[in-house]
Amino acid sequence: MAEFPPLYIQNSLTRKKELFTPLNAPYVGMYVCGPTVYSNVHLGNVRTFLTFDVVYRYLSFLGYQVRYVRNITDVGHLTGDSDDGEDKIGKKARLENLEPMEIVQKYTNDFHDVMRVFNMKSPSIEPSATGHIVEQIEMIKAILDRGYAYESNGSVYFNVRKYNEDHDYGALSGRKIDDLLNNTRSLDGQDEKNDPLDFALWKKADASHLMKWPSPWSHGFPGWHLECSVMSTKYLGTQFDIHGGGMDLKFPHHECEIAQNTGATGEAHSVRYWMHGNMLTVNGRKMAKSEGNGFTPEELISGNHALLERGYSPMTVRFFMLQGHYASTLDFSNEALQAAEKGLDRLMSAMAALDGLPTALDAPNADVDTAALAKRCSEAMGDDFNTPILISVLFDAVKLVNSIATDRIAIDATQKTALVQLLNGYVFDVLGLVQEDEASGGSEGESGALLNLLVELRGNAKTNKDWGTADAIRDALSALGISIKDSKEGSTWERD
RNA sequence: GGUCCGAUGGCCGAGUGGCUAGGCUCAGCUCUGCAAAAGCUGCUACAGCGGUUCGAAUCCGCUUCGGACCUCCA
Repeated sequence: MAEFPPLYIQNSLTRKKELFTPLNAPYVGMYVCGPTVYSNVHLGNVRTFLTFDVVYRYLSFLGYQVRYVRNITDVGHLTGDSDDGEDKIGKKARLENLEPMEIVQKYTNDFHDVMRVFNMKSPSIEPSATGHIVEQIEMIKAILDRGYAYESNGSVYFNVRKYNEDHDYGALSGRKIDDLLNNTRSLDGQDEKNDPLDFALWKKADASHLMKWPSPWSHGFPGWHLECSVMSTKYLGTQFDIHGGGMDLKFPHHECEIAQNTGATGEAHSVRYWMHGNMLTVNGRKMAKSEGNGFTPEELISGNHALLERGYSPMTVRFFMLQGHYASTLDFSNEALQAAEKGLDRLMSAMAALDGLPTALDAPNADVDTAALAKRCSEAMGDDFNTPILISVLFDAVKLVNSIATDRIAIDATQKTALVQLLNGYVFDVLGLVQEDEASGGSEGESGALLNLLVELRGNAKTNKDWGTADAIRDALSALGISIKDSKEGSTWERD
């Protein structure tokens, strides 16, 4: 079996950084809580999916065979504080005057579009809650059989207190059941529950409810927490490697998930590594729909939003987010975006220059140590996916590339191959960045050919010391968003 | 109110008990017809106050400020 470089993951459950040892290497099972498809995703959501996109990419890069499951929540997510809130999908369907599944489809499509724009890899399996009603009913039965749930008026609730006698409810979020009780607000419509801590596994639907299914208890719908327990178990087994999600899902969602899994099987914690991505903030506050400070990727790209000075490309945003560690909050600002944009440009220019780097025939340059660079990259990612450190190493490589490109440093062909492979691997495969402007110096196509011609004409003018013509061409191109870079070898052009 | 987390240079952001990432910005230099690009150099920060230590931004305590969760949330 292949040897994998050491990878340490900060485990939310144990609160420790642990060496990653998959249950069944080289196979890895990873589950990430996906979106509730009742409205457009905002940038904060994107950050979480980006975090796990990089986890997925890096594990794959290392050679693991990853089964990445990310669900679509299309039922069971209630609005408001109490369990009597309206189903989010159903509510939206009423508002938009659409069939619930039209809502689901509409926002699922939107979600997929966004994922594609940010170059997120598709999960291996993307199951939906409504596609697993049968399995959810089966799990409820299992939990009932073990005595950790009870039926009340056609609904089924998880008995948290009973469960806590045998297991540890609150282990993940660090909560104590008594603290929770003391600090739980008194909510309306809790009378069906024996205890305010209990949460719904199955809810009986009233007559107006659009989405409902038959069950042994009532025509109704499953509780929100249940789907993730069911689908992760179905596709990854009762024990699997990584479970991810946003920080704000830790409690109650993930806590309930653990309770359901444990309650249904009797086996203790089914997930080996819990990972939680931190929030994207705006002016220090969490970006959230309820705060009204969120914006959609479309608004971000177009710049059409009060918070945005102008638009930013998807890769700029991706790079911006990767410059912070996933477990830290990241504050959004126009200044930071613009800085990221320039940094990305620098990185990508070097990437574009990579193939054309000159090589010397001499013996390898002892000052160029690609192996050391590779080691630093792998150590950075191996330290809980520390992309900021990785990027800092990549910028060291950028400096090296630029020095080679300008003949300050010479390398041989073997070194070049290693460097190209290293950078392509980390920049494109691991970080998932892409060159956004396909066209640049030397590219094919009519406009590319015309630009090359102009650059050549300008070169001739320069040779003849006809600065007026040379500068006129440069200025005209600049006005069109094309900049020219001069060097000893000649000039190249690049779209801004 | 309870639980937890954070406070880093002009900005964004990593980070280890001692060797002080990186990006952006700014200044100077090299290169260059000029500019851009690129390279080099400089700008030495860790909220405040105590403590532990030979030595702390990094460990402990207190204070101040901010945030998250406790209710739907990525």
